Amino acid sequence: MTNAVQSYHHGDLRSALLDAAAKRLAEYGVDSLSLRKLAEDAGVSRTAPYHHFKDKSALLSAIAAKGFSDWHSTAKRIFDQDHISAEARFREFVHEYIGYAADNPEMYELMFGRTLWQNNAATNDLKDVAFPCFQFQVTMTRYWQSKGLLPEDQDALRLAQVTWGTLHGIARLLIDGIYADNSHIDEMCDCVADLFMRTTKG
Amino acid sequence: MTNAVQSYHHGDLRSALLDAAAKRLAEYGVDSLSLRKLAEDAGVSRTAPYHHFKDKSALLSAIAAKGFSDWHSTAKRIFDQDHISAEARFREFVHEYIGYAADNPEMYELMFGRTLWQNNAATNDLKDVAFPCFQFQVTMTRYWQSKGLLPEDQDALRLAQVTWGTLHGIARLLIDGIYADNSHIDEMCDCVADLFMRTTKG
DNA sequence: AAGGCTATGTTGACACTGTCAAGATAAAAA
DNA sequence: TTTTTATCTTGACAGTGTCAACATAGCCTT
Repeated sequence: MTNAVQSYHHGDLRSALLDAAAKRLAEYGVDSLSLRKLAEDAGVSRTAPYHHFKDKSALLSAIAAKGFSDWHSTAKRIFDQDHISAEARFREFVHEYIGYAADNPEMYELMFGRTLWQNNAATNDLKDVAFPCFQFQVTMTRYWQSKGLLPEDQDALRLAQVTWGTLHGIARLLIDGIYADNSHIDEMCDCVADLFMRTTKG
Repeated sequence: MTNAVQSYHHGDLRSALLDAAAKRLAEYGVDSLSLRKLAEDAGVSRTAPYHHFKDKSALLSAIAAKGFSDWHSTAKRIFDQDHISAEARFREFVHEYIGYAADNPEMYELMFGRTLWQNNAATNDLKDVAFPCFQFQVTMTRYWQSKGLLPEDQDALRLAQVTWGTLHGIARLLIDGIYADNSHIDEMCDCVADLFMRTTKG
């Protein structure tokens, strides 16, 4: 399975730790993610990770950063499709957002949860990846406003906060298993899209 | 400050623990809430709390339960005002919900966060208080639909999930300090109310 | 090639956590 | 008064993040 020859230096410990972390994250969740277990996964001593990450938050930030960059790509891919209508893309975006959260609950929790964002635990590296992702939400909102899908008389920033807040809230209700369950995701997404977009119709 | 005479039996340790917990919760947050510190606050040994709460989750559940019952009262008070219009009450509800979250971020986090709800950590006692609170959201949604404030062609349950999800999401973005900050709360609330209620106008 | 610098890995230790087991005390019940 | 029960105690264990001090090996310069 692992290298038969165990050399003193691991070679690529940083990547190995991130891989192990991603696996444990998806399987057991953020809360039961310990540096010591990750070190053991990588076949290395408890404090070895500290030569690659300042502390636990730095490691978590690194994982979250990958999540953000992945999601940003997805969002751009959806948004940049020019062969389907703006409305169809809005719908798709809603479904993809909630779908991503539902399919990767622990990653979503890490990316948007309090663990990293509450006490400035987020690395600058993470912020550099996350903020453009947040900004993109505003960009899209402006576009949807210009297409008449969202009301134009509302401040774009405020509206972006509200639309994103909506998706975020539903995602969290699903993930945390409060009140809503995963069996009606598509219908909930359609309901959201209807509600927002019907605003400017009729 | 505390009793001059320290008797072997505390007398009302359960209440003392809950009080201490509420204080620490508001001041330092859920994450830095340890049973041992609470025991010390109450002037009692580390394991004394276990005679009043099965485990840490049970204690947290008890605090959250009080939060739910408080919030349920507030919600009912707002909803039951018959001297102002349904629309005004809807607006007030939005402001109060976000306001409650912003004013009691750590309590909100405990009530609606993953700590209790994720791995069935919530006590049955808590569920008994929380579920009616969730249900009330549906009741209100139905009422607002009947008043034409929210679209009637949407399934009430789904719509309740969406409206609540929206408030929940905005609350969380504010609390976690992601993207939105507390300086424009009222404007955001008005934006939400406008967006939802304009749906059925025009 | 030899020596030294630096990146990377190691063990030991500390303070902190939740929780169990076993014993001590006092109040309530018999 | 005796016995039971509720409550509180100390001791212990496994687990956590993190620091300090030390070990190894690869690279860089001479």
